[in-house]
Amino acid sequence: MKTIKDVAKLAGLGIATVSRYVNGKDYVSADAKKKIELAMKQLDFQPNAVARSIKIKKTNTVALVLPNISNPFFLELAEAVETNLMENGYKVILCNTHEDERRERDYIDMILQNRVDGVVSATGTYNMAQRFKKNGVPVVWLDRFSGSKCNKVVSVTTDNYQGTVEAVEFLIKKGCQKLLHLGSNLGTMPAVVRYEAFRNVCAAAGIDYSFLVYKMLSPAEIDLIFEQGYDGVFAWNDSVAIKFMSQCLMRGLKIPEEIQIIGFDDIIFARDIYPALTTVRQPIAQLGQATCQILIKMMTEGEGEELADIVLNNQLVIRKTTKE
Amino acid sequence: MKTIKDVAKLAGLGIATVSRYVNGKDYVSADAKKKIELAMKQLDFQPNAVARSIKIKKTNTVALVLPNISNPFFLELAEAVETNLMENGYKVILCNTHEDERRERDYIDMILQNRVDGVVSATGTYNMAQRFKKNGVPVVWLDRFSGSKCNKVVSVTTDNYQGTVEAVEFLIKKGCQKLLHLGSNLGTMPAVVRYEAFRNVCAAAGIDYSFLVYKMLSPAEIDLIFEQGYDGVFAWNDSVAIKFMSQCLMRGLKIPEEIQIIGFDDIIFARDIYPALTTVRQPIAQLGQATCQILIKMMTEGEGEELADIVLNNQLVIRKTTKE
DNA sequence: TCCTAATAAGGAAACGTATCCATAACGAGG
DNA sequence: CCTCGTTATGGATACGTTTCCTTATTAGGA
Repeated sequence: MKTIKDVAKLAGLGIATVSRYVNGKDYVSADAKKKIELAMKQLDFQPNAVARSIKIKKTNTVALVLPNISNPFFLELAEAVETNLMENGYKVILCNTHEDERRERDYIDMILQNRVDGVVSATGTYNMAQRFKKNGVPVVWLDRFSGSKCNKVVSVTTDNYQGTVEAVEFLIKKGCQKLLHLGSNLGTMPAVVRYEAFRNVCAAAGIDYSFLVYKMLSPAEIDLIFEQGYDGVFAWNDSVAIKFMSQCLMRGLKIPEEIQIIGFDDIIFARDIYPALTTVRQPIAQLGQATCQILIKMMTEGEGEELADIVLNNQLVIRKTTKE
Repeated sequence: MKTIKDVAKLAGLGIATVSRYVNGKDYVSADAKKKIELAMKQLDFQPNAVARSIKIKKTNTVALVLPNISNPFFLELAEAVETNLMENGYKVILCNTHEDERRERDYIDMILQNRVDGVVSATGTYNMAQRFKKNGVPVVWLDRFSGSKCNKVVSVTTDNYQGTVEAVEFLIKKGCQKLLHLGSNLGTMPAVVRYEAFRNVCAAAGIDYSFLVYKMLSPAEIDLIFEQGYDGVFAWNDSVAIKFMSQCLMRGLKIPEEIQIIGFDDIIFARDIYPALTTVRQPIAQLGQATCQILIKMMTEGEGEELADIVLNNQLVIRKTTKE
């Protein structure tokens, strides 16, 4: 591929002049401009971003690390973040840890070695946080981390407590007497908070409730659920809600007449399935935007130690898996 | 961040020796090894991949360009490709064109400027193909492109014709008399091929058939569909199939008794909804693997002009939206 | 004992760029 | 006529590596 030297030679000018033109700084005469433009077009010259990075000590790259993108929620988040960053001149390198520790370690090394300007992470290991901090890499934690709880970091999350409260209270208001929370293994912050909120609301209302980790259930155990006579289910995300709906319908249960269901996230399919899923919508676009805004500020204005901890509100989207 | 110079100084050795140790080439004495290891640990030294790239003229980076990742199929594909490449020491930078031309052009420049080692693209503009070829960047076209049809490129696709034939013939075998193809706007290769196959099978069987672009339909037009008395629908992807199922169920139509539906892709939700969707499964994992295998070969062994055009078979997965 | 090959280590050049600095032309103001 | 600020340009250095080449030490075979 052509270099700035080739352009300079063809244009009959010095390297420095071409460099100045490309970067739009300092003085370049109209005459020189024309010559350079011509030469560049002729050679299809693309300035080497790698060489540039090493000189200016800035890569215009951010690493986006996600636990797993097969979760539609993270996918949409990834999309929002990528779009936002791209529009601000950053490229994003994708790190999908599969929630695997070895992979995560590999990614951390890779990220450090590539002198990324910043990272957006939705999977908050303590180890990771430390290594980035030690090396002065700005990072904003997305969704999974609460700054207040875990050292000093900047994070943007969603108000999981509030969202869950709204959902569970809605179920109760609609007449549910016996509630089930289909949760995750409580390994992450949002999972814990949602469970806590669920418990508190149920307890406050004097409602009978249980908790189960859906994905660890055998078919026999799933059968057992239906013998308990739950009339309301709060699922910790839409995927689980959809799977569970399927089980209900298979058994001829009527939704929402006999059992009401609320999910979390509001992924695309929530409104496309039948019956359309009532769910707690996380404001993904704003989540992505806020994240990028802060990160860009951190990357450009140096580390203004203004530890932010942005929390956005969730919104209950009422559809057809709950009663009118 | 620390440099190789710092390590050399602390270890009391020369830069060259440290470099050799880091790269595991040439002779380094056991004694020197120990000193270097110690120094590296002490400084938390991470070799600067950017500087390295500029010297060895290899970035170990590939660009993954996708039309839109909100489509679950592309997402799963992205995941497969990313995992595969990461395990081979490549990092992937994500390019989501949103099917937008301006964005695509921006990405092309960015990709060229960053001296990517290769690109995997699922959105095949002719312009893009040309620019990459002109600059000698190896690219494998994924799913959207057929090498044989469009210049000389290497591509890995799925046998859309065969998959569609199986699906439509199955519908006919199960008694459908009047078929509808819910297609896309025919802007891409697979869409065209699937429509063609659909038409051919229907015509050969003497079956009544129609074609509609689902996402352009108004509610009134959707109502109209249900007055036509279709008893079989072949959707061009699972998302559309799921949306349409929802419409059927809303109107009290029984699936599969009154109307049978087959989708395409076999995304995760296909088996999680009710009734579980009969669909044509694209072998995503193999698609990803084949793609990476070829690309890596092209990137390492130079451009062995062995234009490959790999076509993988699709498989009809029979579930509950078609009759027993 | 001498020569050669293997082992070990470092100096210096190069990768492609940005930028500091020096140089030069030139018009204006004194 | 001298000085100064503005405009314009290019040479040289530096960024952090890899690698070529040179030099030194050691071991082994003749």
